[in-house]
Amino acid sequence: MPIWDKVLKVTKIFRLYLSLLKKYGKPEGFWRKWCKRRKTKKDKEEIVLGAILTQRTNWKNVELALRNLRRAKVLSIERIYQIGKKNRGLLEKLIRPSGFYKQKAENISRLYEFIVENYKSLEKFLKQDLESCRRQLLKLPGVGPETADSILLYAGEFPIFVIDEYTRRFVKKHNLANKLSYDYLQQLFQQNLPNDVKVYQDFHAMIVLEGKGKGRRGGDFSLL
DNA sequence: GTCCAGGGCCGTT
DNA sequence: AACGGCCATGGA
Repeated sequence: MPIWDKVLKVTKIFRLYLSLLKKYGKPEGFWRKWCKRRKTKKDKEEIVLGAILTQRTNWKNVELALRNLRRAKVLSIERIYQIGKKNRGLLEKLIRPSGFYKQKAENISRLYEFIVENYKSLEKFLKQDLESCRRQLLKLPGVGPETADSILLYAGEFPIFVIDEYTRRFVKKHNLANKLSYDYLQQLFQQNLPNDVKVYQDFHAMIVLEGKGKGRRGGDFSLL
């Protein structure tokens, strides 16, 4: 492609980011909002759980599931690991509101089993480099690119851009690309933004805010 | 009652 | 490679 096409695309995506930043100031993603409501600090283990629980599900339902887990005091990685092994039924019951609860209970158990048995703690697992973490996560059942990248960006604080349904709508709305495949869009965003965790986190959060319809009319994104 | 929500997997073409 | 069915709940 001619060099100016790329330059224009750079300015377009980056400009969209800047205009969203202007509109929202300090964006509040899922987790910041959740933590504020729960008055807790950002909890990496909860982020990992949320990444799986929110698959094809309303965030409200995920909150119900997380509340159940919290009430039952099974948020810690050790407890979930144990319960996944010894009392899968309880785990299923607690996360039931999030939907697809049998699959999700299985997938959460397998993920935690992997972490605990190979790395002992989430922190230690996330100490490795980005590519290595991502490759390992993608091997786990029920962890596709979006779930893996959510974990890596929000819990691991690695600079990797998350592509989800909201991002795709955003891309279509602003005619940023014709292809909508995961890898292509991820490259597109990453190549046109500074390689920065905060930028990726905030941009993604603001794309979701736009898509949720704050200030949206008739299914449009309203920018500027 | 119907529709939808921040995926991923597995089968079929 | 692309597409369809499937998993399941709670809220509008």
